[in-house]
Amino acid sequence: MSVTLKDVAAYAGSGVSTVSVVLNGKGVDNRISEEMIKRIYDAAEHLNYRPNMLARNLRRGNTNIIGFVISDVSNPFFNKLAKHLEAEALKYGYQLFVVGSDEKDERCIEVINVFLSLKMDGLILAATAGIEKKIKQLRNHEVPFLLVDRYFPKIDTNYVVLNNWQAAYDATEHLIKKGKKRISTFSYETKFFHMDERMKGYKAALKDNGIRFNKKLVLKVPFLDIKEEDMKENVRFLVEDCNIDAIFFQTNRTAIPGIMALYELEYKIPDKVAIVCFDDNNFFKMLSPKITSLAQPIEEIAIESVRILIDEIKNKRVDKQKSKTMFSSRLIERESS
Amino acid sequence: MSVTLKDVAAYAGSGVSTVSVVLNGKGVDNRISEEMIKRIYDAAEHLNYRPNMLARNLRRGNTNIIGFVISDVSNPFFNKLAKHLEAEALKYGYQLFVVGSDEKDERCIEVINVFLSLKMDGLILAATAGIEKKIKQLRNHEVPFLLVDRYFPKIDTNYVVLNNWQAAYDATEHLIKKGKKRISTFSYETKFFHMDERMKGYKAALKDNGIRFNKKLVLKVPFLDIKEEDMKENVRFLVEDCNIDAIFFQTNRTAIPGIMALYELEYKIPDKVAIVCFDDNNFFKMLSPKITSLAQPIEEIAIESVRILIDEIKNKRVDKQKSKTMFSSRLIERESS
DNA sequence: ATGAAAGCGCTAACAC
DNA sequence: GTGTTAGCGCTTTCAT
Repeated sequence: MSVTLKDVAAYAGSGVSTVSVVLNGKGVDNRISEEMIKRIYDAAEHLNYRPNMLARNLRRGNTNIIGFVISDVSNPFFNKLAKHLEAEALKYGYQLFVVGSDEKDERCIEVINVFLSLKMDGLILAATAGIEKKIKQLRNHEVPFLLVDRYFPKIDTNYVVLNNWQAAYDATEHLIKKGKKRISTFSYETKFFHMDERMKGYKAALKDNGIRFNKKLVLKVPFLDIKEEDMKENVRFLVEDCNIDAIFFQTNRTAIPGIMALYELEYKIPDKVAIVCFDDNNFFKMLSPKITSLAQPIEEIAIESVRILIDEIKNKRVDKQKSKTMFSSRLIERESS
Repeated sequence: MSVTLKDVAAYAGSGVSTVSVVLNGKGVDNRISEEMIKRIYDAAEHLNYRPNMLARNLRRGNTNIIGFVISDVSNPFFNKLAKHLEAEALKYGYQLFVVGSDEKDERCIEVINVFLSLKMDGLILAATAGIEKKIKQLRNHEVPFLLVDRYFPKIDTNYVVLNNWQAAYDATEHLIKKGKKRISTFSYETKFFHMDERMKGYKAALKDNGIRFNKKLVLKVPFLDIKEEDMKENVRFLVEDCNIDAIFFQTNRTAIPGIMALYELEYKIPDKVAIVCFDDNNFFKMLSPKITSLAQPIEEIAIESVRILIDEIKNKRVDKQKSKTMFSSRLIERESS
């Protein structure tokens, strides 16, 4: 096996504890002689010693690692979030370990358990829809954790999310102001609370502008497996049979096949059908026409998430008030609306 | 602190080792009485026992975790790769922990060290360009590891990469067959070996088709910070002053601002300037014209990477022959060429 | 100033 | 069949 403290001690001709103290930079504090300190550093370097973190963490009871359960690594929103979380965590001296749940409840729970068993100092969760029970249970554990993007309003936890209601309201009202009257919307078949909020924002904007909500214009597609064929048929149906003049895509993953369908069916954007999409994307400004979207302040979400989590890690208090933060999205008007 | 084996043993009225054996599913093998087994499971459940993996891994000397050092989580190629690696690792019963290096050498080395200290069973590295020394050193450690996408041909390691030479050759020849004669190419200012290969493939295709290589038509942009302004000026220069009729973008990250520049300068694609880009992208078929690209077999790369790594983890042999795999890309012809 | 020893939670060898 | 115990590599208290 690898080089241990004992090996270094033997080589330096000292006791293990002295080596431990010195290599942790507390040599001077503990009045270890300069000569001993040098001997130990030399020995460690010569033997290429690396501390075994399993042993250290076991002993110390902490790890300096934050676990991030990401719902889908290949989702642009979440991987941008991961990138910023990573950078932020690092600023506080924490490593961010990212593990994906592949949007599956069982897997999400398993990953949480793995992080728990590994005694991660804190957890950031981009949860799946059906793990309320696990989240509740997590509150009884001793781990600080925080929900990001997706949350469970009925459970008292830390969270950092978007004001989804307002975002959807803004998008819908924007379309109305552009003179659109028959505005359709695409969402998922899912139990996510934040998707309900988006739907409510859409309805509220219609109502406030004197447009009657029409259930037929709301389409929910499968959360995991969106088929291009179905999407095309959906769009065709909305335009031909329902006579819509705009679509508010509540997510990127519905928007992309949706726009593709509009292209193939050769409906003129925005004259025949105007479009607004949730979550901005690098490519939206490269499409023709350029796509209007709702951009989330991803970096701010990351900064705030890490700040709150680290705060809870440092000031361990069980009775601590949970932190609930909501950010606003920004509507980027382009040519599709 | 949390519930330990000792607590479970006390509650069940048994010894710790019996609990350990039973909870590891080896109760029947070790002829523990059915009654005892039940008592232990009940106790564990009642106390909500979770094994401490730090302790277990320390004792066992392995972790069942593979560490993946990803150069950039938000790079679509790499996060698709991460997703497939994750799925594959899981099939073998391994967790994949993803940590980003942000394309920085020091950070990449640090992450490797963290994984090493945590005694990860194996490492998959999407390395940064300047860590040859670390990779060499890694061979003296006892950890199985594998380089993916980026590799160091001079160092004898496992790797799974693309045949970059061939890919670039194909792309360039494709443009030539389309009647293009003054073909420019975009690459990075970087020491990556695989980028050299791409450049060589480009040159070889020119040569084989009787076109003289023109150094002026090769542009290298900064690896980390590609400015849209500069990109626009580069493209303008190539078209106006060098009279090019095609561009082979050697990476997505150069292609996207490059195409943007072509749009803004209103050069007709493919008539005035034809385009081929390395790495396919969901959006390429949505742009107008649709972009011709070189698609990498990401899933196969992931499958093979995990297979090779796990094989080395299972059959620990120091003298093992290193595995070197090269995949071919596929040219997807669309409208931009 | 430095070292010996206990113990973090677990597993596995060995008693009984 | 089941329990006792050594020890994985580290940190930390307590002697000296």
